[in-house]
Amino acid sequence: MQHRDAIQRLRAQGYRLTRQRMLILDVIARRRAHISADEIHREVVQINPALNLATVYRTLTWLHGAGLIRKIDVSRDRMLYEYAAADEHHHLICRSCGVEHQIDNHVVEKLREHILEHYDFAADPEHIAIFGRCARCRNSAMADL
Amino acid sequence: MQHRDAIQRLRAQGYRLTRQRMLILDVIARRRAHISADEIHREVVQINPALNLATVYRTLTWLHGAGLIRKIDVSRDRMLYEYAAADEHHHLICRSCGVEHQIDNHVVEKLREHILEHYDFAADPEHIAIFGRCARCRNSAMADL
DNA sequence: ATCTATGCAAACCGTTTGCACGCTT
DNA sequence: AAGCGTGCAAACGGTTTGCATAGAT
Repeated sequence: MQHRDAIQRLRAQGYRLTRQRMLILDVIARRRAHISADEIHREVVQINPALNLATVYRTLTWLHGAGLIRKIDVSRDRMLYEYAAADEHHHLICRSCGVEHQIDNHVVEKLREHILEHYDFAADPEHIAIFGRCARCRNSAMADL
Repeated sequence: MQHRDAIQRLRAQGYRLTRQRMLILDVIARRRAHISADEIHREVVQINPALNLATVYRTLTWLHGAGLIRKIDVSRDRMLYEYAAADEHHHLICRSCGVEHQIDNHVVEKLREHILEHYDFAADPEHIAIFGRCARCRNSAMADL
């Protein structure tokens, strides 16, 4: 539970260590992939039924500010979050079957280098999601479109 | 006004040619860069004050389905649209000064090739927006963060 | 005791939808 | 005349916020 240490560190900075915050970070850290605020809430409520969705959002803002989690805008309809301890990576999401693959940073790093070199623009190294079609779906005759 | 021809073609397919639709497409086509639904509405209302925002949205859906405009999700808080006649390109958006540069497709094409080669995943060639910091802001001592 | 964090409910903002009417075909 | 498209207003879904209270320090 190394993330609890991180929270302890934050406490030293004047922030308060609450059950809600611990619980929420636990849920995020336990997850391997990313998770939405609503999913976090649904999980967390099983342990603390009173825990409010607004608290989830406020805690997410706080954790993100503290660098403990990453914010990912995979889709425009909901924000996703993931524990920051994992290696930096990006996502390939198949729009046919929804499967997600992780791609390591250096692939995207090449794009960033290219952009810096040719456009003198320093792209954020942020977590990005790329939509497309996985090999299985492309090979499958079933998959329409 | 070549886009009017396109609408005429659609009319042949049973769709109706209305003042609202012409007006909305005109506004989008006149714009060089992308434009939001709300901005379209604000412009269009100056000519037809009764034109409703809901109509703008419905027309945007229709135009996009017909391939006359592109939909761009630059940011999660609002969708952007742009006339489809322009060359396919992507955007670099400076998060300090907000300036936008266009980058041509082949830069992103490299990333797509890389992903296909290494991950056997066919990324959508969709319009993407990359956030970061432009040269001017990086060089400026003023710009914080 | 102090003051931050929480629960609750309402507000927000972009977008969508149901319905009756108007306008294109 | 037939029926798609529009205006209006209300609904929607994710996220944010104001306020009084609970709880960590």
